[in-house]
Amino acid sequence: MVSQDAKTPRERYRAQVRTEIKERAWEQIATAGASALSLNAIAKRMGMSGPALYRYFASRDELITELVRDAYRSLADTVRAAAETGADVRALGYALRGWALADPQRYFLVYGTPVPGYHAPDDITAIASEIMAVLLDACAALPPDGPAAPFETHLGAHRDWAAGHPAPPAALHRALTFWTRLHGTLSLELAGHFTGMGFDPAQLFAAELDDLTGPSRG
Amino acid sequence: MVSQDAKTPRERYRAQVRTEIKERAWEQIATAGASALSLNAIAKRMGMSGPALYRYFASRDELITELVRDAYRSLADTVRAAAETGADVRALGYALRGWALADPQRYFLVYGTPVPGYHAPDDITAIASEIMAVLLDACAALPPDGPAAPFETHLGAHRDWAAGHPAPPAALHRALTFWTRLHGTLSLELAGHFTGMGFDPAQLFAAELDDLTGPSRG
DNA sequence: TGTACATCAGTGAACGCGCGTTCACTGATGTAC
DNA sequence: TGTACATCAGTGAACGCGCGTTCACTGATGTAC
Repeated sequence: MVSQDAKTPRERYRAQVRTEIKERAWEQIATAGASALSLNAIAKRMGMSGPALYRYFASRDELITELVRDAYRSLADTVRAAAETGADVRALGYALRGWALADPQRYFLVYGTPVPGYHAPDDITAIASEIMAVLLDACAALPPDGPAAPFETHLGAHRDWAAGHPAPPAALHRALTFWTRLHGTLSLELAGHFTGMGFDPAQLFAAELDDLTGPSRG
Repeated sequence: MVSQDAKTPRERYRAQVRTEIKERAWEQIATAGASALSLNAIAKRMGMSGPALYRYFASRDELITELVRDAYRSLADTVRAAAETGADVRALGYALRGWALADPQRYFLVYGTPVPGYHAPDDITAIASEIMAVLLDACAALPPDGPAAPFETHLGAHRDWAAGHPAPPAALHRALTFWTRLHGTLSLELAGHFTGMGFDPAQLFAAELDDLTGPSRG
């Protein structure tokens, strides 16, 4: 099998080193947060001198952007994989939770405190849309619910984010609340705001998912 | 009127300078995020030399902790004031939203990405409990809702955070979901994740509040 | 298979920077008699 | 009201540090004939 983008040994080596740089970067972020990420520290950990990294990333900002991109990509893949095996909204929820718990700092790089002035490049926002599309598909497949909330009228008229998607306003609403509610419990849990409160965050998450998908409603 | 803690001119001056330091600190946080906060930069903006600030704060960390404390205090006061004038959960929701929108970075200092390894001092977590207590009061006053979710059984047995509060499990549940859902929409909105989507975040927030307090439920 | 050349990964020195923090000191403000 | 002293706010120099980034260079790897 001849691949079109067959890699020369040098290309393979480059890809490998780039990967290792990112791995060390994630370790550093997990330890001290994204704002403490330092190229020199990464290089030191890899046994290289600082300037060497400039062969692989043009600047610290480019590295961080790449990490953000990878994080989005990873979430999109996770969510898509879950949708393909079950197509159930519930499964999407647990996939999201699993992804978040696996690496809280990666989660925060996507959904945490924004850096004032930073704007993600277009290809990253495209991945975000991709995630919403998967969510919309799953919500459109859900059986209809109670009476339409007034907010759904508004959504029907302001659906830029679902342009081209056939889902009805009720599904848009569901997708949005799915997103915001799960994010609400997850981010508070990951930030440690539940510690010491006594209850099990997993059960709160499950309760939100239940409320979102059925039992107490349908 | 003779106050017990009458301030000498020097004490008043000190308090004044401390306040200005914090004001400049907030400006800086709003501009570049909390991780970029620098004592030297604050001093420069005040027309002082860097070391002068050490008369007022023992270290950069102490200043940040104080800002976090003030943020919590401010939220607790806001929420309490709302509870005292209306005692309505809905009013609490809007008070929270108003507080968050007034200064997003202050909101993120409380609810945003945690710094790995940082632990808030006890008096700050005490303020957090105070906020939850106000919320619990308001939720306990709400009329009973649909059938008890299974999660409420769990909550009835794990209510450390509501120790000493007479609210029934259903009220605990409501307080928790109030907190997580509003935080979900708010933090996504403030982080800019809704920009370009087309709909009005205020209406989504209102819809969540509606769902939480009645119309489509009661 | 061997030689000549081009590519490119990585080094080490250097740049300027701003940071938190310490220290010995000056000068103004307040206190006691 | 005036003098002697203590308190304390703020300064300027200095410390060591680690950062991002540039540059000229070395040496290894790959390519062409």
